[in-house]
Amino acid sequence: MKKQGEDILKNSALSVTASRKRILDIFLAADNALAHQDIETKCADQYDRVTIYRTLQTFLEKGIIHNIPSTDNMVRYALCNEACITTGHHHDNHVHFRCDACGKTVCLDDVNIPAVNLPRGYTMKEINMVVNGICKSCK
Amino acid sequence: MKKQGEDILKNSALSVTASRKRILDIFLAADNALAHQDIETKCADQYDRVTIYRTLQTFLEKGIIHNIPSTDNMVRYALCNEACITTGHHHDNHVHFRCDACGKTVCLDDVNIPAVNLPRGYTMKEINMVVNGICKSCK
DNA sequence: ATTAAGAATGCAACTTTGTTGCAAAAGTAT
DNA sequence: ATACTTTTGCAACAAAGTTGCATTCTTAAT
Repeated sequence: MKKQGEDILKNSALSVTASRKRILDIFLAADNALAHQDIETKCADQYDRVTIYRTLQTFLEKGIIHNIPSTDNMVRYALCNEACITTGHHHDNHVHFRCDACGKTVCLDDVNIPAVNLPRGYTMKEINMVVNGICKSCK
Repeated sequence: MKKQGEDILKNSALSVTASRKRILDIFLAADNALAHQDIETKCADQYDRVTIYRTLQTFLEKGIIHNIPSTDNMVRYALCNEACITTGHHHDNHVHFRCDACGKTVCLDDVNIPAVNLPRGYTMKEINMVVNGICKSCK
């Protein structure tokens, strides 16, 4: 349905603006995680670079998207699943996969991060797991 | 012993230069992972910014250090353990921990990354795990 | 439907971060 | 000590990210 992006914004108590809808649409249409740069490439002609920075920041804070760590100074973002968006809390305990061939980073929603035992005195708040390798499309 | 850094360079077939020794010393003295910026702060007056970039790159390639992904666009580096350095291959299957209080990122050398089952068609080459929370010093 | 208040955007200027080519300097092996 | 190779510093850039402020758009209340 066409209103999906708009609904997400309303659920997060954000005002509905053209740039936010557009950026959400880009995420909804993407099959992989996107870096700031990817989004800029798709809509820098329509919206200012600064707006994109601020929009991503806002989406992060509202829990609409989550970010995926990387070793290449290119933090990537992906839509959170329904639960995250509706509750406003992150439940991102899935594994992320980066393909060395096509370069795409995807959420493996069905693969949960296994439990880890931290040494005494450490408290866990968040956990991130990124696997590199070859994805099923490139294999 | 004072020659430790020099030995590491020789083992990796790198020429021994003042800047490399200095940067290695910084790592050897550090109890946590360092970002490029941290190193620059410690020795930008002595060595050029470009040299630091290139040195870190070289150390990475030679397996002297490994990098730790992050969501803040600040890739951090830490010394590899003996095994990595001597074999030249990475065996970084330990978990990394980032403390939300002191901001330090450390290697939990004794905590191995648990196995994960990837969906059919995916091949794993590398795996990274970063846990956020409160470290034992801040607790 | 209009309007007032608040929020988001675009622009400009700037800071920081990372890259490249090349000449000078330092390290290595003979 | 010398010739050869590697590394460094410099300069010039390119790219990425930030901030303040005036303008425009949204929203909610009349």
